[in-house]
Amino acid sequence: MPELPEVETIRLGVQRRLRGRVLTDLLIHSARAVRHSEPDAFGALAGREVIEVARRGKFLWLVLEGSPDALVIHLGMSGQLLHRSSPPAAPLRHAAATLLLDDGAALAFVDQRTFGYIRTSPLHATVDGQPGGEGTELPHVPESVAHIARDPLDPHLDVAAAAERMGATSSAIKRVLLDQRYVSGIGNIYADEALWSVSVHPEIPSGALPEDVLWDIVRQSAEVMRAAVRVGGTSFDSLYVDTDGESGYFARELAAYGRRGAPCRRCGTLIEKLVVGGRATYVCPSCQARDRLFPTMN
DNA sequence: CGGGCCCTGGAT
DNA sequence: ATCCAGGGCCCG
Repeated sequence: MPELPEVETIRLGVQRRLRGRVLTDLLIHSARAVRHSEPDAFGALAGREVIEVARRGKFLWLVLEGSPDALVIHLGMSGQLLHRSSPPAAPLRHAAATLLLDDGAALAFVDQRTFGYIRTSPLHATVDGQPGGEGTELPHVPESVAHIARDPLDPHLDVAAAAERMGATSSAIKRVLLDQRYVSGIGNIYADEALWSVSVHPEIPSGALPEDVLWDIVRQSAEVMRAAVRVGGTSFDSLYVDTDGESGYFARELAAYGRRGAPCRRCGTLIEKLVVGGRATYVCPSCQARDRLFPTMN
């Protein structure tokens, strides 16, 4: 569920609450939530100070003092990280794990649909020598996140290289935007918003788009997601909330996603819904006409 | 490179 | 009862 703006909003909350605190214990409530880790993987983390709360795309990780392993958290479709000034007396519904802190507070990882997980992963050097992501100065990234590309809000994203790689595949541009190996952090909402923003039809083969358009798509993705971060992300329901349980306000600014039958904010044509790559997809059939760029295949 | 699957719960 | 949901990955 959460895409980059929602995960970044959560990261900021976790950073505010956890940075400089000692992780006194880590309680696992759901075996499925730790399915990517060895059973004893978490024991070595207790008693360590949280140095950094980092993010790349939709992946979060905690850097812990003296630990070669980061604590990686992916929220999947429905994960939440909820701060409590004291540990919940009764287990929260869908509780997957709880981090206990030396100030008596707790951070609960709750996940209804269970696609999210928490794991340990060794920190490795980044291939470009630059910081691993937002919220960290260290040129390290967890091994399990290393295959994820830098995201559009990352100053070290090589946009030219990303655009070039996007130009080398014939997959629909929307599928490419959802593929976290080209550029990360974009999910179903912000893919539609970015494509609406640059007036590109989601089913155009990525390689048929001029490289400057691919470049624009990446830059517009950054613009849309930056605007979403400013208002705390997109909440359609209570499934996305920040660490204080608060909703985000970007839903009211969406131009395409979820707006089937509503007038396009540019031209007034009614937004249509289609399916691309198995995902609900919203377009303005006028602004985003398939032949608008007179595409030629590479 | 497209399709299907992993889950639970709310809407229809 | 059936469909759908903001992610990611594995399979063929």
